[in-house]
Amino acid sequence: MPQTIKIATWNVNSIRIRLELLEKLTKEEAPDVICLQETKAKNEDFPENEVKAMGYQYVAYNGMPSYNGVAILSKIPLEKVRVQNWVGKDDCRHIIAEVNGVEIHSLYVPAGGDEPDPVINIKFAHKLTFLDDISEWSEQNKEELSKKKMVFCGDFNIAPLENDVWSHKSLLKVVSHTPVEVGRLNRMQKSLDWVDVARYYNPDDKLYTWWSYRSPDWKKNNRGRRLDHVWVTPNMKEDLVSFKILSHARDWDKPSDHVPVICELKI
DNA sequence: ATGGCCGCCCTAGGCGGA
Repeated sequence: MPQTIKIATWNVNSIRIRLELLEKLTKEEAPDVICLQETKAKNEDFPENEVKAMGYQYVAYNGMPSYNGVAILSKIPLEKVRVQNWVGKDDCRHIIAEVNGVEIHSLYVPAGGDEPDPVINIKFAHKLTFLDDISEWSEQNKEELSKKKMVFCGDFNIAPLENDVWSHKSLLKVVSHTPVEVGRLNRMQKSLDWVDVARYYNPDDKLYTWWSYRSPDWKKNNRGRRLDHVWVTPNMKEDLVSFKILSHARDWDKPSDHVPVICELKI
């Protein structure tokens, strides 16, 4: 009999500095599984004991000094843990594990720098090729992959829809919302017919998961973007139970600039 | 129109974030 489990995904912007808030999340929401991005800690510095003390006995992580880093924390056994690299870079952006036979992905897509031009900005070029790499792999292995149940979540660093940003017009040339990136994200989504869970439940409202640190009052201006996503394979549509964005976490003391996103599903 | 703030690392200014 399938059980309803709660999965959270959160770009913590440093696991070590955010430990207290991670604990707050675990007490408020008690997720069964937590996907983290931007842990910013090499593996020997990952606070494994602290995380286990919060009730997450099963922990998978892959980090490097200073940048990137992903993890999956779980109360349910993690199986078949593996690290995935894209565009030939070993840069700690993707970790995968199975929970009750469902494949859970924690993904951190490159931010892409300032200039939305792959010719003059190598970081933007990296972002595009990173997404293309995933799409090509998915397209080539679609038949095999379509048999699996998968949850694909993390900081995709792209707000694809007009109602995923505070101003579509103002952000058309700003990295995270440019048509060229959105095209790449759409290709990736189409490659396995991923269901965008946030929009499955709420197609119309403005939804954000990130607010800049630079805004003096994030709530007043509310200039957010929906950069963090939970996608599920179409064979999991009937398994979906709920979805929410923990916006109030942006008001926590010493917050991440991203807030946790939470999805319940039957697995 | 611009810059605003964070966190990291060979502890300090530069890099990356988005």
